[in-house]
Amino acid sequence: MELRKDIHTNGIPVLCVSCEVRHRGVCGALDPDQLIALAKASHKHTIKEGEELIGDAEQIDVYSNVLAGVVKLTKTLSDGRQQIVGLQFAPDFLGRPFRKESSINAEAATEVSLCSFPKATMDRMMQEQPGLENRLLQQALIELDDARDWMVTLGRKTAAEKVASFLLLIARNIDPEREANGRSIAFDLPLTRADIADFLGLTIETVSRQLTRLRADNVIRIENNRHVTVENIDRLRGRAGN
Amino acid sequence: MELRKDIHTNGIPVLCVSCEVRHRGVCGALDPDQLIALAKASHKHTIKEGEELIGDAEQIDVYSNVLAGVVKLTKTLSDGRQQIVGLQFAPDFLGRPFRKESSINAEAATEVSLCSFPKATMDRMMQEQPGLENRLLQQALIELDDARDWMVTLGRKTAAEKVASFLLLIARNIDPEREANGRSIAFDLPLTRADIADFLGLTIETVSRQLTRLRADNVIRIENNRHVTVENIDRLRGRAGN
DNA sequence: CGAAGTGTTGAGTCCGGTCAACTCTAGTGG
DNA sequence: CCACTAGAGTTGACCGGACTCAACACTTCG
Repeated sequence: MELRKDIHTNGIPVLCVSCEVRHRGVCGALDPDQLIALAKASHKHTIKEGEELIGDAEQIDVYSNVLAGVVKLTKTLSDGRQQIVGLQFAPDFLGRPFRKESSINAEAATEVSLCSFPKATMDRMMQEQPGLENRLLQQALIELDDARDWMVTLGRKTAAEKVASFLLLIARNIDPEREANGRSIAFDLPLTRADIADFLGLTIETVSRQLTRLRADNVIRIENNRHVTVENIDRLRGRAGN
Repeated sequence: MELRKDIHTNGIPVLCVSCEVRHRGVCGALDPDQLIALAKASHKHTIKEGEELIGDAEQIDVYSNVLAGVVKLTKTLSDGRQQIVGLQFAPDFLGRPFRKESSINAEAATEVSLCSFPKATMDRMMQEQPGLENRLLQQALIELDDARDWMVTLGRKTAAEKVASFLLLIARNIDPEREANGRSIAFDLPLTRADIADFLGLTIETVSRQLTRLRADNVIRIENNRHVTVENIDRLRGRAGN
């Protein structure tokens, strides 16, 4: 009786039962037994803004799920020039299967909440549960699509279009359900001006000027430097190029 | 006796037995039976330079392996600005699992030789052979790494560094085994100046000027516009940023 | 031969970078 | 409490690298 209850109503680990990303994240591909095994080796923790998660050329021994906050993935040239090559939001998976060490740097852009587990455990489960590999493939392909979209922004858009594209990207990820309607959207920028510049391949001065221009043209409002209200999404879309 | 021979010496389809990419490509994950089934539905064919393989927003009903030549993946903004977001060489896999339609355009940059097979057949095999999904995941992750590397080039490098990076990329892919030593390397550029510009986020004039400069500085030689000899790889590396 | 396509070169312009001054806020410590 | 500092962001003046526009060279093809 206890056994049955454990299995079919919920044999779901305490750690996971209240987890908001459980169904959408990679864990969604696991059956209850596997979830229990993984949860046993997992731990949730919080990282402060600016702290490094994975260093370039560092050994990777844990994978993580992003539960809340924003992680920035960066690459740096030898002379210090930096480029953000991706942003991870909940419920994204963080880690690089099939590789001992990372070629990128992962850093908390905001305060970040993570659920981490040993690489070895996950790698073992990948072999016995093809659904897991399937999820990872899906996420990798989405990240690839995103990266390629952003390559167009980096290579072919003007500074004004880049900043507009960035605001749209954030609006989309902060508030995924709301879409399309002309209503205004408000959010806090998860990145500093320096980060935005590194994401867009610009300088902080140029980012600042473009934001000022959008504000002057009544496309957005800005309070306290970080809080942005998009007055008219369609006007913003019109300035994003595409 | 015949059965045994079919299975373990070579039950390998005629189409595949001489295939140069069989082991390195996704087909390498298939067992003989599956290879036979896939080969039955496959056909090799050749595409002329400039021909389109997959259109943006078009239905994808075939996957392909690149056997020879170079395929360029492009994205275009509504006003015509274009960006090449990836180059595929042999034995890369061409196609986008889990999606009905493509968000990018694939076009033959040179004459391209392909081995194509129906999406449905491949998708079915993916479910019964996890190794196949594993291969696709590996390729997707490599493409993701490449895309992110290129984002740094697009966002943070100067025109001179971009052109040097491009030449190094081509040299690496044309002649994958040769590496590192200071010897000279010669190859034909698989792209026109216009393509190079679209890959680097520059104009054709800027690309031309930077190539002229590299030639004037004796880093490379150019014959017939397309044939490039890198006199000194290390000098070229020194100009690529990184 | 002319035409079309590809690539090079020059002259001038402009967008975004550089450098510098300034504002604003938050935090620290006497 | 205020003075001081440090960090983030804005704004202005100037500059330069890449773009634009244009002319020209070379090859291929009809």
